[in-house]
Formats: sequence, structure tokens, C-alpha cells
Amino acid sequence: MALSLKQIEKISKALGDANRLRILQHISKKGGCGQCSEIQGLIDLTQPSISHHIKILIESGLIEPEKEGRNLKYTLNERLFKDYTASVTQLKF
Amino acid sequence: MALSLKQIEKISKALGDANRLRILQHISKKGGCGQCSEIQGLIDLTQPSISHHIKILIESGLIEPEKEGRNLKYTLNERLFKDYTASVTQLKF
DNA sequence: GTTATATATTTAAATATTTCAATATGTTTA
DNA sequence: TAAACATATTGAAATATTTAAATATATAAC
Repeated sequence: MALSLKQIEKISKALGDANRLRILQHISKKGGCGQCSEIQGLIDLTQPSISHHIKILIESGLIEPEKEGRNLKYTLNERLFKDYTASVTQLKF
Repeated sequence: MALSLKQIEKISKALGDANRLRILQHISKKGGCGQCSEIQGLIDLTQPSISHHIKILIESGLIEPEKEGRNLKYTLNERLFKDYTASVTQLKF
């Protein structure tokens, strides 16, 4: 599915930060991310900052939150990754 | 070729602006962009602002400047577009 | 129901980005 | 060489983003 220019802009912005890229990499590696405070070990930011970055990723649609028992789990929205890269390649939005 | 995290960050930032996306679309449509001041008709910004956006696109590597007789022509770096989308899909950088 | 743990929100400061006006540079043609 | 045109740079204001400290909320275990 082709995305709108606004969607491409929002997703690109979400991808335009080293910390958020690291979070995505981590989630990707784990196929989700059980205890999300793992990320605090990964990137050197306080908990509220990490929460803020995760919010931006969720709002872009790139990840989706899910309850996993007591904690939250975030999963990549692979459909949207595909639509994004296809749209960017074609520059049609 | 896999890009570095820093490269992905920079390219994503370059893509994270509606005006720059419109510039890219325009270049794409024309297969280059003869007189670049065409863009002033396209997006409602002053000449220096457009020049600034083009600079960011050049620094990201997404477009390349070339002399075309009297004026400048910008061409898409299709190789880099491909590498970018491949890297983002795999989240390996 | 209190405590502990995980995540979110609010507020404010620091930093970065976007934009324009003014000016500069570079190239071509007269 | 001067005039005309295309593009770039500088400086400053407006806006947006990133970050942390303090606090709030939500859920599970006790």
C-alpha cells in the first residue's frame, strides 16, 4: 500500500534518531522486547527519555505495544516497514 | 551495501521533511531538474530556504549536483536509495 | 490495601531545525 | 567589464526536538 507524504515524513522523522534506531534494532533482534527496561541497559538515557522515544515510534506506527503478562512488549510492524521502503523507493506518495 | 547507523540517521532526517520530499518527488518525475529554480514554483519557500533543503539532501547523499551547461542539475542517487531501504528493512546497520 | 515494579506524563532547560532577509559568489551573455 | 541570472552563505528569529527531574499511573505480589 502506498503511504501518504505525511506518513512518510512522520516515519522518516521517527527513524532519524540514533537512539530510536538502536531501540528498533534491539526489538528486531529479540523478535519483540519482553521487559522493556532492558533498553535502559542498551542506550544511555533515563527512563522518561526512553519512554518518549518509544512513544514516537508507536505514533509513527513502526512498533505496536502489546501486553505480555505483567509487562509490555513491542513488536515491529513489518507491513509498515515494507510499505515505507516501497514508497521511498518509488517516491510516489 | 549495508549502511552505518549514522548514515541511516542522516538519510532518515533528510527524508523527514515534507518540503524535501516534494523536492525529491519533483527531481524523480523529471529525471533530474534542469533549472532548479523550478522548485520555487513548486513549494512555497524563498530561494535561500530551498537552497538549504537542497544542501541537506546533497549532504545526505540522496542527490548529487552536476553542472548542466549554465545551471545546476541534481540527480537522484538510486544506489543509495536502494541501500537505505534495504538497511531499514533489515534493521542491520 | 500496601509495597514493589514497569511505564507514562508534565515541566522546563538545552539543543537543533526551519525559515527569511540581506548579502555574497559564480557563470554567462551582451 | 558590466549586467543578468542562478545558486550559496550569513545572521537572526521562530519553532521543534531532545533530554532529565519530578511526579503520576497501572499492575502484580505480598
